[in-house]
Amino acid sequence: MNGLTVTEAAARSGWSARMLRYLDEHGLVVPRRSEGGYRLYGLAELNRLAGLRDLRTRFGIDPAHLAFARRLRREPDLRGAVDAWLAAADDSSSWIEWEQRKHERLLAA
Amino acid sequence: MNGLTVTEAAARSGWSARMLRYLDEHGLVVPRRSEGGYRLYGLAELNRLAGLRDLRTRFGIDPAHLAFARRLRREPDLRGAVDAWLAAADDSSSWIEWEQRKHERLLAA
DNA sequence: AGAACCCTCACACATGTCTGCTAAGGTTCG
DNA sequence: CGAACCTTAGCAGACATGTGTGAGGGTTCT
Repeated sequence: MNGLTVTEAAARSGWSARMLRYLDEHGLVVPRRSEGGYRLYGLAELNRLAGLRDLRTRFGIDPAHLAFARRLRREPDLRGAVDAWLAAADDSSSWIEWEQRKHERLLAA
Repeated sequence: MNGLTVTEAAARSGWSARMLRYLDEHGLVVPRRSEGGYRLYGLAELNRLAGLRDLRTRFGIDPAHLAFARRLRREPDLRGAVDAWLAAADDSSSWIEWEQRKHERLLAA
């Protein structure tokens, strides 16, 4: 079959076989398949799994976060909207903000 | 007091007063306070709330996602690590990947 | 002062994510 | 063929997030 089966990959990566299937389902680490449908993990996949572990232990990132980060990469509209929102949030002293403050006085219920 | 109270802001923004408090707690939309501690929403906050609604209806983004996107902006280490991981994932045809494939043959259980 | 509103705290429940385990059945390889 | 492993599907439980509701008590404005 040429490649590690799910349990072997689990042993080497430190994840459970269950999680490997979960990560596959969610498109985070997708191994190729044998004729009969067995998952076959190669070096690339093992590296990705190790990377995932690292992200989790160092930053507390779970799969769901990664999936979202991937959306940010792949959907420019999303990325733009999110970035704009956050930028407006952070620069509480931007000129736009300042302009707005001017109007707040006119808003007194 | 000069500004909208939580219920007024809720009415104009389409969120519930409960959610406005929740968003405040989580630092997503933080209004200033009156002497007595009342939340006071101005134009800037109303805009942020509208933006949030928009993000949700258009992209299905909840507050938790925004909080994570904010982390990505503010923590360069995290951003770098995540980006690297995703990049390795997407370019399944990069030369690094290609190099790795060479070794996979040597890995046959 | 008093009506109407706000505050925080807390309980509660729905939904989603992660993870393990089991069941029924197919694959691999000696 | 048969042992050992794999597949998908589903239940289950732990934890986080989102949202409503109520209690007890303070604030605002007339």
